[in-house]
Amino acid sequence: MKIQELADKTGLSIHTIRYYEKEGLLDTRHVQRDNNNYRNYSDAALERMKLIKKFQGIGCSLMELKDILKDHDTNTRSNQQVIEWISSKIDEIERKKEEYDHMLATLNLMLEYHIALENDPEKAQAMLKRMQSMQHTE
Amino acid sequence: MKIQELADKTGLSIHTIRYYEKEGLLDTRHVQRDNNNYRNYSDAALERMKLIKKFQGIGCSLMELKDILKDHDTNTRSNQQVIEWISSKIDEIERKKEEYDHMLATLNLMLEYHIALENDPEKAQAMLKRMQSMQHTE
DNA sequence: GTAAACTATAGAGTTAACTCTATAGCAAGC
DNA sequence: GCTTGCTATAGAGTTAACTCTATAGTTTAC
Repeated sequence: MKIQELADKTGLSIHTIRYYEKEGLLDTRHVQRDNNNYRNYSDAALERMKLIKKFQGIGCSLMELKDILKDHDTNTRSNQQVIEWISSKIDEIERKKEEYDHMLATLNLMLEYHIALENDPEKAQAMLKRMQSMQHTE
Repeated sequence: MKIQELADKTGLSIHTIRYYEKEGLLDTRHVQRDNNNYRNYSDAALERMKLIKKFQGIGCSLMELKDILKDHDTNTRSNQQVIEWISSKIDEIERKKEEYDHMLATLNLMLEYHIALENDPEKAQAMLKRMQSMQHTE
């Protein structure tokens, strides 16, 4: 498929797709050139783009992805090293999830407070006091 | 306290702290000037820095934080609007958490596969087949 | 056969969030 | 009082990840 089609299918811009190639995130299995020098993308390219988006969504940089994918493609690292990378990534995500849970708790408390402000001023007052006394203990 | 002390207590650089001020994330309750024009930070500044770091950790931009905090400070928005903002933020974080869960599942599968490669080649082979048949169904 | 639409490259521009540099005014220790 | 270290400002530089522009070749539709 040509670049515009891939762009449509991935939701990325053609600029971004060419940028990813320039950054070394694609290889010959993903892009070839036609006689007219137009890029011709395989289905593997589509899969790779999806994978990149997914990993990017959880905070991986393109640099990191490039390393991992190159690795995945050429098997330069030992299986042990791959296992270690995956494990540390899992830890990282789990830490991040805990952060999110903490923020969720905070936001839910904030929400409860603002709803109380509307319906139950006394409760709101009580919550405010409770929150202030927490300020310096966390 | 002076800027270096705040930097030490927050883990931010003095450059970053001044940058935050320039970007409008602090006001007179956080910073005042001494006679010699040195900045003098209150404990509120410390709290604010912590808050910024927390929200930034879950993907809020400084711009967004500026809006929220300005809001929080001056009460320009109605309580209803604040409730809506908090609710949408909660939704956002919950979506993000699901993404993380999905990635965790993927990574755990990858881990299991690589461990099987070491100890149980047959299992690894079976997993590979299973994963390949999943490729085009998701 | 020509205009519109798509593709190519090289390289400049953008944005967020820092990060650093140069220059200069205070401050604290000895 | 001098050196060392902290503070100030203005503005330049950096990094990642795009995003866009200029210029030019190719394809497609009419």
